[in-house]
Amino acid sequence: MQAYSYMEGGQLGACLPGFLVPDHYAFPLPLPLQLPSQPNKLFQMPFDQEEAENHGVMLSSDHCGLYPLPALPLGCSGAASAACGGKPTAAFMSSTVGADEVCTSVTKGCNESASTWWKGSAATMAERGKMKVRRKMREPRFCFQTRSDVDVLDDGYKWRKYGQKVVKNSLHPRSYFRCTHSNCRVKKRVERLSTDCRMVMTTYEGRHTHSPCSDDASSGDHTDCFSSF
DNA sequence: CGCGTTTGACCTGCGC
DNA sequence: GCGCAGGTCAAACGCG
Repeated sequence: MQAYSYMEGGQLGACLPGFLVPDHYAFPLPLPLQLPSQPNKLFQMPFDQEEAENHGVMLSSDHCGLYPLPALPLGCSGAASAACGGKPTAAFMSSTVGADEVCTSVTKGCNESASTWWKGSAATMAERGKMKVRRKMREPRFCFQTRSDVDVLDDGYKWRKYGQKVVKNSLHPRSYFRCTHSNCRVKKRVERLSTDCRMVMTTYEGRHTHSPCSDDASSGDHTDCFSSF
């Protein structure tokens, strides 16, 4: 495990205390975020942990997105390795912990309902028969909590809602969004925590194949921040 | 009319 | 095998 954040030019770097991601995990950071408390201020890496807390943003290492997902495509490892300056990175899977074991412990720690988050994800009707195959080709995920009155944060991308579901043990429904950009299959889930209705947990799944600018010119110039995605 | 949201139905995997 | 729960689809609907 290693602390990562964005470096200039969209590179991942090991400079954010408390923001733990595995060495090989090239998560699709949707940042910069537009802070609900300061709509005109973009929240960009590298984060200042204290500032983040002041704005009610919590990057939670308790959440599965900040942990590696087992059996990620090998490309993820390579991408992250390159992002780290090409240095060799430690293999995430220890020899004593199997992929499934990691998955179970992580997802349960994140959210009980997340244990089957991948079911059917990104699968078309035709693809569903290949679910067991797809199961091992999980998209990288990244999730965080934000204290906000609004459910959907403006992250510079354009999203289309495709579903909403009431989840067990939660007072608030979970919303499902998909990136509207063609050939971009990034999805995100948004739900309020039942333990604290002011907290919104956003989970991104997959990697954008485009910059946010191409979707929404009004979001400002974020090209540099997303160049690696 | 086009695009986005809503919502009930459906599918799938997991646990018992 | 069955029921449950999460995730997705798609028709209906609303809005600009």
